[in-house]
Amino acid sequence: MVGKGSGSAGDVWLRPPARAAREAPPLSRDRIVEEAVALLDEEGADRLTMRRLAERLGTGSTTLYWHLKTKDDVLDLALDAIFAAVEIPGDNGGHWRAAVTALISGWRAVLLEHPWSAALLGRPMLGPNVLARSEFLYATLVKAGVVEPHLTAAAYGLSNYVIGSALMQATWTARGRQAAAQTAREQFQAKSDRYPVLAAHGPLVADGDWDTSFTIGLDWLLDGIQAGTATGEE
Amino acid sequence: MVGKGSGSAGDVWLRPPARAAREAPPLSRDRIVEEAVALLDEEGADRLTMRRLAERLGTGSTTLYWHLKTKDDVLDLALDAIFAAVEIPGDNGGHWRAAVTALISGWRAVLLEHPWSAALLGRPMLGPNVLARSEFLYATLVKAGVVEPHLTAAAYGLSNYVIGSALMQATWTARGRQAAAQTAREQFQAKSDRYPVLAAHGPLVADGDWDTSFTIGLDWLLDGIQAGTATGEE
DNA sequence: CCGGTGACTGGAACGTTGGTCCGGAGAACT
DNA sequence: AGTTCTCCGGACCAACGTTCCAGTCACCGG
Repeated sequence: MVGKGSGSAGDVWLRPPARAAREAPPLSRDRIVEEAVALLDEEGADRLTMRRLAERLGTGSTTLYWHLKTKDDVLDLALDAIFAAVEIPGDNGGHWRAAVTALISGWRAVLLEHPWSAALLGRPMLGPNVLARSEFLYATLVKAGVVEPHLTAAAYGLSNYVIGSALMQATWTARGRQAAAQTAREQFQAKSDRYPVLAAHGPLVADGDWDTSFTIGLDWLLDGIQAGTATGEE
Repeated sequence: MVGKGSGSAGDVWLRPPARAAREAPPLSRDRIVEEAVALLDEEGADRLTMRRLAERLGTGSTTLYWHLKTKDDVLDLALDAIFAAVEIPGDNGGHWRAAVTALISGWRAVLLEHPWSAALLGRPMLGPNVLARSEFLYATLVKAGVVEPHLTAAAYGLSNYVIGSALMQATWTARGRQAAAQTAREQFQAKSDRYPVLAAHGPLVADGDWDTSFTIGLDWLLDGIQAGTATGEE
């Protein structure tokens, strides 16, 4: 038995390699967040553990607390990080409607690419990426001639709609949930006496109908916004 | 020292009172869920613990597992339970728009009365209360003459909109968050060079403007739905 | 070349959580 | 009286987020 008394300054072979000799770049907030996003993408929200995250980074779990205060920090940072992928449209020749559609669609795409994000939407989103895109949305609407109280209603309405849509879709298409959705659909058929309309026009759309429904609803909102502008033109 | 050897059949005084002689009604799923809702209302989602819940019910924590399989069950049941308070409108003389507005507004009111519910919206809602109200929504839209693909788009659009709205509002008005919202607003002013439009037309509405914005957006959606019906009349 | 300082790291440990095991008490039905 | 079913809870477990503190490294002024 190797004596425990040999202490931490024991054999060279047992000590970790010198810092400079390590392969991975040094730890940093960005690297932690990047790995957290990867971990969330691969394994889902409930598998994100400080220990697991640290293990993937090749460090001890407690080390993370030098760079971050709590696990919530990781989640907040990861949530904002993914929105960097939402392209901010350029000036489409003043076609505000196209610009807004592009932004909202991109927003939705990101949320669906990272389904774990849906469960995190209940926390304040004040990261730089989110704010920059909110800024663009507001600016585009203002330039289109939308004024209060329609301005706030439009910005919030669009955000709320995309958030709700992504949340709902992520809920029903999450890994391992398809089976549940199938079961649910069968339940409707079985209890068709109690839920006749649901059984007939089954919700829980099966395939890519999500996209169609989303686009239709988005256009309704945009129509309403457009009708409220001074000119009403595109 | 009272001998540990006296065993569980020791002094009467140490034994719990006979089951029939107890004050509280016997445990049941319904009673557990009811208490869970109360606990969530009073202390929020993160304070809901199986142990705390059991304590409030005057039982041991492990007992709960006789009536429920997991903690998720409690959450699912609690979430569905609160929707019993959403009144299903009667037949408003065929005014489908008034009926839908009433249902969606009631839905929103319940979500805001129980702010913890917003964080739970990411789970499948298949409880009887939710299904009954979905059934009513679908039926009302069908009767109004809405047909596919507008039917699914309308039902989902309305649901997603109300869910997103409640989630967002609950996020920013949660207990102890007002201070954060105030700080955020000041941040916009401070960084007004980076977020000029946000600083000017500050989002994060302060007061009851939530209601106004919600109603405007809801009307936009309803206008769009109405325009798609065969008759277009109310 | 040295000694110290501040940036980082991680093993051990704490308190709490969701959940299981199992031994039992009470009532109900033979 | 005995058996069975329903219900209860103490002891226990693995895992979690987080803190403590003893370190190790890179660098910097003498």
